[in-house]
Amino acid sequence: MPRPTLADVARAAGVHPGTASRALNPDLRGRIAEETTKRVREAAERLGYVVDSVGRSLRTGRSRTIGVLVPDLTNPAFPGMIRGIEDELRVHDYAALLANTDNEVEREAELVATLKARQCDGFIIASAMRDDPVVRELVTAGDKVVLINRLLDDTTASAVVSDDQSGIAAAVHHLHGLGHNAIGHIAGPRDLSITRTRRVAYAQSMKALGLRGYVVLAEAYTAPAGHDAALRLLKRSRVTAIVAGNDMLAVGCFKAIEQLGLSCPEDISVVGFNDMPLAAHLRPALTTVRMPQYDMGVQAARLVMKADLSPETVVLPTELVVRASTGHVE
Amino acid sequence: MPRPTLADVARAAGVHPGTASRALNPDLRGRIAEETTKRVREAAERLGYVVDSVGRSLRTGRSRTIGVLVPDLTNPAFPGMIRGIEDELRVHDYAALLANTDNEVEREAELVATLKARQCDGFIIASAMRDDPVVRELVTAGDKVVLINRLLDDTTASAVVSDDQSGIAAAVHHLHGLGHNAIGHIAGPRDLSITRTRRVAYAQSMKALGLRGYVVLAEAYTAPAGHDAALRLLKRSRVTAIVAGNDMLAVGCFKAIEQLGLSCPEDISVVGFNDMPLAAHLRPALTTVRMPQYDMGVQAARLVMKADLSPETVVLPTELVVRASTGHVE
DNA sequence: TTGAAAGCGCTAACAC
DNA sequence: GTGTTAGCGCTTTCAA
Repeated sequence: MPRPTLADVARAAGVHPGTASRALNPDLRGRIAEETTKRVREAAERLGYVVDSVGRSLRTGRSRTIGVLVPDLTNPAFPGMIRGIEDELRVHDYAALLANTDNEVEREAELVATLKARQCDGFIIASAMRDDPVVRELVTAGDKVVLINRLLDDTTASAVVSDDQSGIAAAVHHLHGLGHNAIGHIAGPRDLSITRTRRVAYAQSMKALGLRGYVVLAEAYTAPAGHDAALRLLKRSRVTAIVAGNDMLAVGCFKAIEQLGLSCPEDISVVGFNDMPLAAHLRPALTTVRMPQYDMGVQAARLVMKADLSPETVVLPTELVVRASTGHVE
Repeated sequence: MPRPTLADVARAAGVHPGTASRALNPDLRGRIAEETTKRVREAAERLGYVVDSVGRSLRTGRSRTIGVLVPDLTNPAFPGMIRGIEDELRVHDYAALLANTDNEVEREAELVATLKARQCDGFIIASAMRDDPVVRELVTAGDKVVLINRLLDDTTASAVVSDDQSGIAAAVHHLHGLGHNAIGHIAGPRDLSITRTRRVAYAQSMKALGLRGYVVLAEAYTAPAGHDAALRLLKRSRVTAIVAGNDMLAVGCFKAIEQLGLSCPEDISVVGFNDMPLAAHLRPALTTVRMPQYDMGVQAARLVMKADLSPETVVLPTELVVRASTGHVE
């Protein structure tokens, strides 16, 4: 036998389908006779009835589905956030449709189109650039959009970010406290908001300490790009410490340091950003700024489920996690 | 103005909605007048029409949506597979609904129920145990189920797995070729099929070489569990090499080796399994059996989209990737 | 408090 | 080759 429909339940309970629908709707508790509700509930239970959300969506125009766009799920920064998103959505009977953009705007646009076709009630986007045409279009079309780990230059969309400013400041002060004065920074690609936030925070922290900064740009937030950037930084300057734009860049630093016959933390200290799952298991264990990935996901989910559209930015605290990749300057 | 419907397009093109539907359906190419097709296509383009998949699903009874269940997205073994799944699904206009089970059967059952409510056309499950009641129920209910990186004891469901047998054999032979005779194995939890496959492969390979085996069980496929198991193994036996059940267990081995004042690979060689993203960046870089995660995802997606239900098992080749964590016995 | 009926957007069976 | 019609499962307005 196929899945029972509401009509089946209604028949079994001896009521009209409309009544059955109401009896199963918790919001209408009190407006339906106790006795009827009970009969319907029992019939539903007995038949193993589960509401067909396709029929419901067609009728209500809402799907309880959120489109989630990440650049690349393989990047260790994202799984934590997605878990947070998914767990929180599910509590409210929402589901997540996942898609990878590979940081390609065209692909992102295409994905958004197919997600819209699926009547997503909103979007959580972790792949937005500082000026993202796709996001802009969604916002002007009146769709619910929440950015995560990203901001737009004009803050027209809601967003959840970590307090990178404080995180970077903590990293710089930590290094300075260990006796480092020549501290470099490896920044990520320019078109991402986190790159700018972190670089500015680095520059300000250095300035506040009366120190000169050394900044090198990496082409992507990946280990190879970090490796390349670290080689440039170490050849060009005499830094004794590096604040990497994220953990993957820090991994690239480790490689560069080794390749130059130096060692970490004896010769060069390194601080990462994110506290990705394996950060504690690297050698040396990576000192890094922890971003509350799971909580960011939870908050993003809450924002996207909220009724009103007024843009709102949530900033969650970061925390410096000191491990073995930073040490006293020799 | 709200999103245009098919009726809007039909009106704009001066045809009946039914005709518009056919004109936009690529399968009916040739059965519709060239001229009509063109007019409808243009109107759709002009209005920015995108099919409403909710309406379509309700009518066709299929949603072009696949439920994807993983134990925990945070585990680095899964993102690669999920990318493969998602990419392949999207080529065929399917989408993936993602959910984490945390290896809890109850949660898994609950998730399956809500995914069924959303009319998923099929399920890809990476969290199944060797004897999984939830999977069994899906199969008997006639739902399309494909397991990935898992098998049932009775092979009543389709599955995509890697050739762990060959992979483990390659690992053992590699170690033996380096002069190791005392080779231990850290196996994962008993209720997963991969645990058994790998342990049996290990035992057979050792036996074929005339060597005695040393097996220790880890409570989970995690670094702490690997750490604990490695300590037990190293205290109980005089092994000079360890074949870990997966990369996370190998990471735990590293920690245990260090803790005992030994070093890898000088004192103890370690081989992992999976070749997770950061395996090459660990110190020492991890020698491991590469599992074709992305391809496994692709194959799983293809199987789940196939029309017929007859269970089918796809085995993809593994490859030993030799890095720095294995060396000649001293 | 419940029944009746309409209709969300789409496609497929049938008629011409 | 195209128009017509019905109906997928659900919720909600309107009546009673």
